Amino acid sequence: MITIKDIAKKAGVSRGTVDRVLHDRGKVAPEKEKKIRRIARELGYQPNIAGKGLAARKKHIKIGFVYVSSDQAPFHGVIYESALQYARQELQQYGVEVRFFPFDLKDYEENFREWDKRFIKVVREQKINGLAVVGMMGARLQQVLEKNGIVDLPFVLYNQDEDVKGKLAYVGCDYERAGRLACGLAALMTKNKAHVGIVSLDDGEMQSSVNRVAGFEAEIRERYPQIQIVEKYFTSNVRVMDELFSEVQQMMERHPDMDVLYLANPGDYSLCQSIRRSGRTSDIRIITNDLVTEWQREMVRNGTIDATICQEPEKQGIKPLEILFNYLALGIVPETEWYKTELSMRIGQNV
Amino acid sequence: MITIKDIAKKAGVSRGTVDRVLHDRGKVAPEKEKKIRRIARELGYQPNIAGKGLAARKKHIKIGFVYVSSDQAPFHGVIYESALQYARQELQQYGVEVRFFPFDLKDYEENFREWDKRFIKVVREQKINGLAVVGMMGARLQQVLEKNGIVDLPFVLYNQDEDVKGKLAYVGCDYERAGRLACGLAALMTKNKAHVGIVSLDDGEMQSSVNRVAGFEAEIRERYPQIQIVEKYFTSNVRVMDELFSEVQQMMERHPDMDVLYLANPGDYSLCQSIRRSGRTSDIRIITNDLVTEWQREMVRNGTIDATICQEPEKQGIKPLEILFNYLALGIVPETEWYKTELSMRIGQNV
DNA sequence: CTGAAAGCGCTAACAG
DNA sequence: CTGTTAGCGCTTTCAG
Repeated sequence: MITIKDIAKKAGVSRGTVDRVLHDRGKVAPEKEKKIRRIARELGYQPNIAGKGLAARKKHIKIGFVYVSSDQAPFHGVIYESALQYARQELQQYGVEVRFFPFDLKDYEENFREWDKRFIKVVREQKINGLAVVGMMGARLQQVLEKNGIVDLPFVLYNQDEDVKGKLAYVGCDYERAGRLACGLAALMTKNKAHVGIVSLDDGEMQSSVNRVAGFEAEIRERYPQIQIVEKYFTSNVRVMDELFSEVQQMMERHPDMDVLYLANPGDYSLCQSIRRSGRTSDIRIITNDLVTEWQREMVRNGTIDATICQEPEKQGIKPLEILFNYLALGIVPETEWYKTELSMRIGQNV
Repeated sequence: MITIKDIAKKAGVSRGTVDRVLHDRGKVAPEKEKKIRRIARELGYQPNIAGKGLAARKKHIKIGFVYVSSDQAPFHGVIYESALQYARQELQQYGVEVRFFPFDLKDYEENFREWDKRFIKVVREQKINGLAVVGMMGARLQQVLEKNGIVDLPFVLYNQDEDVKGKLAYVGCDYERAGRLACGLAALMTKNKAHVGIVSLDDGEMQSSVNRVAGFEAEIRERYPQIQIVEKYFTSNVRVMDELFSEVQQMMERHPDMDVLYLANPGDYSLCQSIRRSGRTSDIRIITNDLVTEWQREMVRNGTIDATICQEPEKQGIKPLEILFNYLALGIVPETEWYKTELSMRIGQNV
C-alpha cells in the first residue's frame, strides 16, 4: 500500500507538503506540486480511510439534520430514528456531532420566523459544516442562510429533490419509477388488463404523487394498452377520512369493472380497512406506497393491502449523513448526484 | 468518547494492561482485572473502530475465499466478483489479504485429492486466519483441514448452510421463505387460485430447491387453499434441455388449466424462451429465481419471465469477508448466526 | 505479570 | 512557501 510518506520520500519533500498538494490547501512551489502529483499518480496512491478516520477528529465536524417531526408522518419518523442511530453509533466515533432540527409542517407555516432564527443561531454559533435537509425545505433554508451571510455550506437533500445551491447530492427514490412499478403490479394482478382507480391524499400538486401517477400512466402507454385508469381522485383535505371512503365507494359504483385501486399517497391507511369491511369489494386489489408502522405491515400480511412499494426510509436518514461525513471528514466527493433508494415490492410473504 | 487511555488512567494501570484485560490475552492480576472491567463498564467504553482499523495492519490477516468457479453458474460468478472487489477496495486498506480458491464442481469430483492438497498447502504456508466457504464444501473442507492438523480456523459459510465446527455465521437467503414468496406471487397473479406446475433442474435432493418447494406448499396450506400444484417435475440431467421443454409441454397438455409455472431451480433459462415461442402458452405466468445475466434481465423486461425472486448475490460475496474481517481484525463477534440476504421480487419494471 | 514505547496513515498547528 | 511535530485510538513488542 502506498502512503503519503512514500510519496514524500520519493519526491524529496515532507509529508506536510504532499498533504498540501493532495488537498489543494496552502501554496506549494509549482514544480514540486507537479512532481508530487505525478508520483502520486504513478504509484497509484489511494488514501487510507482508517488513517483519515482517526485524524478526522481534529476537524471537529458538525452536521445539521433537518427533518419532519410531525406525528402524522411516521415515514419521517423512521428516517429520523435511522439518522439518530447512525449519528450515535458511527459518526460519534469520528468525533462528528450531529445537531437535529425537527420541524412540524403546520407549525412551521405559523412560526417560521422563530424557527429560522433559532436555526441560524445554532448553525452560526456551533459552526455547522454541512446540512442534511428534507426536500422541500432545502431551497428555503439555503435562502435563509444566505440572507444571514452564511454561504458555502454543503447540502445533501433527501426524500424529495430540489435544485439548491451547494447541493452535494440527493438521496431518495425515483417516484416516477415507483409509479411504473405499481403499474407493473397492476398488470401482474389482472393479466395486463386492469381497470385502475387512483386515489391520493394530496392536492394534486405534490411532487412525489404527481410523478408516481405520471409513471403509472407512462407505463400504460408504453406497455399495457389494455390497462385503463377509470378515475383519479385527489384530495388534501385530511379531515374527510370517512368522506374519502365514501368517495371511493362512489368511484367503485361508477366503475363496476374497477379491479385495482392505487393509493399514490395514502397518508392514513384506514381507507384500505374501510374498503375491505364494506364487503362487496373483496376482490379489488389495493396497491399502496411505503410501509412503516406495524399496523400497515399487518394490513399487508392479512391481505387488506395486496402489495406495497417501499423506498428505504432508513437509507434516506443514514445516507445523507454518510455523504456529508465522507465529504467533510474524508474529502470524498459523492460519486453521483442522485443516490437512488431501492424500490422494493412487498406482499404478505415478505413484509 | 471514552478511550482505553481514560480507563488506564482511572484504574491506575498502563494502556497495555487494559488492552490485555479487554481482549483476554495474557495474565493480569485478578483484582486489577476486576477493577478494569468495572471501570470500562461504568464508563461505557466502546472501542474506536478507526483506531482498531489502523492498528489492524499489524496483525497481517489473511482470509481464504472458496467459491464455485464453473461457467455454468453465473450466480456464483457475481458472488466472486463482489468478493474480489470488496477485498481490493476495502480490506486491502487494512492490510488484509484474501486468497481465492476457485473450484469447479465437476472437476473437483475427479481431482479432489489434488485440489485438497493445494488448499492445505496454501492455508498452512500463508497462515490463513479464517475462511469464507460456499455451502456444501464447508463440512468437507473442515474435515480435510482437521485431518491435516489445522484446527480452530473460523469459518463463514455462504449461499447454503451447513453444520460446521468453528462456524461463525452463515450468509444466505431463507429458501423456504423464497418458496413462500413465489406462492404469494402466484396468488397475486391468479386471484388466489393458481394451478401451478413446478419444474426444477435438480435431482429433487438439492437443499435450496427442496426448501423452496416446501415453502411454496406450506403457503398453500396456510393461506391459499384454492391454489393447486398440478404437477412437479425434477430432473438433474442437464443434457436434456430440449427434452425438458417437451416434458413441460406435455405437463401443460395434461393440465390445461395450469396457469403458473414455477421454476424452483431454473439453471439454464432457455426453457422460458422455448415456452413463450411455442405460442399457445402465452398466458401462462412464469416465476423464476435469481437474476444475474443480462440475458435473464432482458427476459424479465420483455415478459418472457413474469417475475423472479432474487437473493442478493453481491452480499453473499461481501458479507462473509466483512464478518471475518470484523472478527479477526476488530474483535467483533457476529451478532447473529444467520445473516439473511433480502429476498426481492423483480418484474419488468424493476430489474 | 506489567509498563513503556513505537507505530499504523493522516492532518493540523507551529515554527521557520 | 516548507519541514517538523504531535497526536487521533489501538495493538504489538520489548524490556523489565
